[in-house]
Amino acid sequence: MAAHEQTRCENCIIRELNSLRALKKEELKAISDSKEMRVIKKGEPLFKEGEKLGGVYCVRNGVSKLSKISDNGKDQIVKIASKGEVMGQRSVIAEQTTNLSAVALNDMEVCFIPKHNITAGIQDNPEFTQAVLKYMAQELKVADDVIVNMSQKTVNQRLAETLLYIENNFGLDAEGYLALILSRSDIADVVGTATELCIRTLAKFKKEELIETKGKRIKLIDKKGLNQLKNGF
Amino acid sequence: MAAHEQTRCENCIIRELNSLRALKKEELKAISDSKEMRVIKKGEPLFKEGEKLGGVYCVRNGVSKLSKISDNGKDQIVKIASKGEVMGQRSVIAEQTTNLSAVALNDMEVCFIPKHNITAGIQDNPEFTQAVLKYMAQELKVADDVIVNMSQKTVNQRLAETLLYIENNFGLDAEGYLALILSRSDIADVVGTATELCIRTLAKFKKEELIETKGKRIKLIDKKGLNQLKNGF
DNA sequence: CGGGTTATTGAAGCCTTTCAATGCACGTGG
DNA sequence: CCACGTGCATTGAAAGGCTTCAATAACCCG
Repeated sequence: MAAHEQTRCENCIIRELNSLRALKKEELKAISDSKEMRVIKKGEPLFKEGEKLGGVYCVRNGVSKLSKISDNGKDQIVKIASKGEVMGQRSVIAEQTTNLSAVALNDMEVCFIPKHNITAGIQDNPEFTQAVLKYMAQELKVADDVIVNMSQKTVNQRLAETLLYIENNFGLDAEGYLALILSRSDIADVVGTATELCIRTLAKFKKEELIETKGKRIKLIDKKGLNQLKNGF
Repeated sequence: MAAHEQTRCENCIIRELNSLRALKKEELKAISDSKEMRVIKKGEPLFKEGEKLGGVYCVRNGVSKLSKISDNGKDQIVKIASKGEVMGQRSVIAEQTTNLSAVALNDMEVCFIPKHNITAGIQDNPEFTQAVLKYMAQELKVADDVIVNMSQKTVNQRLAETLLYIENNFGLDAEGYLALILSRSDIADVVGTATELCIRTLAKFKKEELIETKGKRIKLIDKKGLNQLKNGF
């Protein structure tokens, strides 16, 4: 069980990134004993909108989109979750079905933590609860910002913002391209527009020398310019 | 102090509507002693985006809009808060400045509860914390829904949705008109569009006999039709 | 190499914003 | 009581933004 030993929660660095860091040693042990590591291939779902989750997913590696289908039938990406994020927390806490679907954007490694571990933590460990509370408060603020951006900004502005967001949160590869590679259609689903317009706008950015592209990969050239665009000119 | 006696939190029915109902008698007494009742006139702000709040506001009467100015300078209403809602909770919990502004949409009565009462409750009373947690989880879900709606739905759909929302949450007056009366420009700020388009769309709804109007007041005639509109036809 | 998916481009038309002008209602002071 | 001003409601028209359909090109996988 050497391989499994390496993944004991007590030794896991990932948890430092999220509210699980507020847990005590014995709580972590309990989680370690009941958790389950899963490998999800690119494109596969972790869960779907409307499912009842038996626990939460802690991302060890890879990136997942969290999206929701609108009444009009189009997918809207609400959030992108990566290393260290806990997915499904909201549903477990509210004791509701998920309101979002999670699909892997590249190959992922996640730990599934049964919900009783989480609810037990919330009942017995005030520090953990406090950490979760603060995390949710932050999420709520971010969500408000997204609402305002989606309502008031143009596709131009939102695309510029999305590109900068990706660079800030996922960094660059060796050649200076955005490390997180999304399909044009996924970018469009983040921006909340038709794929064609997304492509056209990227082409425009390229012509204005704000970005460069190489296949699906994108490199930000003029970050100042993108920032100006993001706010209104 | 007879008048003040009536407003002791222990006897307040309003608190049954929110997470404060999970508080114990002595906690409520402590709050009663330090809380402060405020009257806010229509159009006056309770607080502004970026302020540091010394506590939360519990709405006893009246309605407030919670909005945020986008980088483009336009106001977007993110939420409408009424009787029983606690405003400013998020900022107090996250120990951050507010991300939203609150302005009274009609005359209001609110109780200001200093934040130490809230943080004390969170530290000492797990049931209260749990209640707050669930409340925030619910808010987060609603916010996700709003994101998807704002991103994917047309003004038509969003306006229909907003009208139905107002009827469901604020009810009707004696004549069957929406009990919550908003200016056209406030409606536009909820829907996230220009006032003119909001007005024009209302006019269209009227022509299609989905609604009737009388001055600023609006009556929903064909709720089924509005519902169909809200989802895509 | 073939088939299927993804990217790109054009063009038409609808949706939304914006500017400009007018009407309406309410409250104030003369 | 009336004239007036202010702010909100309403309407028209033009310009720009966005979606959609359709067709073509590039790419990736086996």
